[in-house]
Amino acid sequence: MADIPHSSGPSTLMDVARQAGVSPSTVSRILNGTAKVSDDKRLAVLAAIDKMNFAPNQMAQGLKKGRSMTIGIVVQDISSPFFDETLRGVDDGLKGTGYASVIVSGHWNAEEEADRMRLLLARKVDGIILLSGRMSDQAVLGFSSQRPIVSTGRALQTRSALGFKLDNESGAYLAVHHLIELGHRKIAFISGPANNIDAAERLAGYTRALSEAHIELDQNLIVEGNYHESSGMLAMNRLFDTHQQFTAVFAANDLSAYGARLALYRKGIRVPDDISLVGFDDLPGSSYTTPPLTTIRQPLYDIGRIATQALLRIINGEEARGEVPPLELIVRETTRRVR
Amino acid sequence: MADIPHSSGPSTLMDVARQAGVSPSTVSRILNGTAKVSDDKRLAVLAAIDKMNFAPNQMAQGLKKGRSMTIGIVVQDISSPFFDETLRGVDDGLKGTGYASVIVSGHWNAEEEADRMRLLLARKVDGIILLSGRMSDQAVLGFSSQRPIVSTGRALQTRSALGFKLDNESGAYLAVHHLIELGHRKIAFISGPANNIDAAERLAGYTRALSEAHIELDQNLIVEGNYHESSGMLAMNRLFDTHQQFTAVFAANDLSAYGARLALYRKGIRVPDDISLVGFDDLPGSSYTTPPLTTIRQPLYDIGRIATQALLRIINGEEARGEVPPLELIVRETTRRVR
DNA sequence: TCTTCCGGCGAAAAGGTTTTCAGATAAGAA
DNA sequence: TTCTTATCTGAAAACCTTTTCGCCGGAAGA
Repeated sequence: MADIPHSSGPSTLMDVARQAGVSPSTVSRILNGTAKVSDDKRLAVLAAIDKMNFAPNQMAQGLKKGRSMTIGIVVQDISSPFFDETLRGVDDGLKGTGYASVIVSGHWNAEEEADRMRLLLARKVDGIILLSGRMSDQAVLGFSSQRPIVSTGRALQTRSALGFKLDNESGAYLAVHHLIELGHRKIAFISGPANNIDAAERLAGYTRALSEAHIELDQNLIVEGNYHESSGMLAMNRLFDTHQQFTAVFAANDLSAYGARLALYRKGIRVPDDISLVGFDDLPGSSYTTPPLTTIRQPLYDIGRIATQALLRIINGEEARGEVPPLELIVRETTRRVR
Repeated sequence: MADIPHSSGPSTLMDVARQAGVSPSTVSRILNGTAKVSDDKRLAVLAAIDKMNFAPNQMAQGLKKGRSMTIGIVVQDISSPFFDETLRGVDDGLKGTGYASVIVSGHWNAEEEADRMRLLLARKVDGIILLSGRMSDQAVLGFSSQRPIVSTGRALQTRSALGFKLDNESGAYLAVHHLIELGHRKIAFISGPANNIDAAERLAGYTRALSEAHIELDQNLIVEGNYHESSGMLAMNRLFDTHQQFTAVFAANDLSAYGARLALYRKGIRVPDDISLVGFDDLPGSSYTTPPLTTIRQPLYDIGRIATQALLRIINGEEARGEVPPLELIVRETTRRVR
């Protein structure tokens, strides 16, 4: 049998078959364990595969099997620690499954988001994980007729769509309740963007905690941010400029808490001695701020992992389910009893 | 012409052809602009595409064209701000090109890295961007015979492989020189992992700056870290435990500077009043630490964008080239003149 | 010894595109 | 009118697998 020069491009299954003196079918069977093959042929094929270091062409496999072994992830901002932590969970959830992921960003824009979804669908991803989408539930359901979708931040449950919803309201309640227990009664709130549903829920938690403690809601203590560091800083400065009195600040996410912290530092106000500060998210960096930030822990990593596992289950025709751990108050060093 | 029920699965180019009463070839030609087609057929086809909202199956296209319109990115840690910033650059570089990216993580492990590369290759990515790889240049060159590779952190230049190398040595020099100019002479160094080439180069920059200023190198002031926050904190504590005297600290990356900062805070040592601190990277968060961190700016975003553009150029058969902006000292508020 | 059955294996079709090749039609030249 | 030539279009092959179908030979049963 003549040696085939394996120098011209990557080798194909046909090449292997020829080299081993068997039919392509047999090679395929060995690769996939689809049927019994005699030992001598198996050995010959294995040797050929090794010699030519053949790896099956995934595009051809995908085309034939109707499975791309790829899932799509829609994030909103690829370089935000918020999404990264979740992506890490996804990555771990995918480990050992043979699946890879294509990550695209919707940039907090429903239009662009839908566009990216279509792009993923054209790529024949086997399923999609949508993180903090801005699309309507309707739209998601529409897409889910093509491929299964798992989304965070919505309550959904159909055969091919599943949503995980965190209880933002009680998370915020937890945060504010903690401050109240420490004796704070003048508590400022740096909110998220008004058009954001999570933000609205966190505001609701804030007001509930106050009203339960019979503290009157002071609209002047609420200032809108946009979840970024800079807006936390701006919000803080607005509070000072309008001469508000308060002993604690609750920021709707950790990033804006960071910004608020900096504004405080600039004014020479000590945290937590003069003012207490609570965030929301518990980003990886929040245990290393100065001082470490008291915050509400979102199980970001778990969300990623659980969403992935749920999606894989749906893809495999099993029932869509999955439960994420609840939000949790993490007390670090930015809060203390009011004096 | 009978209406084709477009309810059974996604529609194919064949379906469109049938619906429009033309051959598949014609549809393909219209889609790709490969040849002139009469206006009436074009209109009919366009209408059919619209009606069935057809999108070409990318796996079939890829199989046929030998181009997957996908590039692979190998990072080391998907949830590190260091890589995220670069990924954002990649994302922007890919924008509007029709390319998507599959991101995999090597977890700082040459073995796993090579494994991921093979995985990407089996997926027929059209090229690979390797960020901070641990693999030998040899190995990279080997892989580059299959697909073009652009890598950071190495000096490479072949027809199908390109490396970008930042001048870590002079970056570190800049940092230490800055401290020396401020009058510091006892400067501690929290290094990166010893087996890391970047880390070694930064150490070299540190020693050069000292020797130029005729400051004797004190091995006790150098303590090894691993680029993580925790190691910065540990390193700092080691320095205290062994009763070292110093007025400034240079951390080999921002993350370990954060850790060092926290250790300082715990000891009640003020930054920069008592001790100055310089980092390396300029992560997005570094302008919002307390106080904002003086650091060496790596053009992370630009690296991502430029690497992407270079890769695309190689893929298109053009010459491999690209230049990244130099490292730069960013003076913020963690350094001050020694008193 | 003759059926029956089964395990192992190859031939060929299929999956959805692109592309080559050649056919058909129309337009232009002689 | 007839022969070129240029244009547009369809048929079919190709990309690389997987999978169905059926063939062949040997083992088991009668």
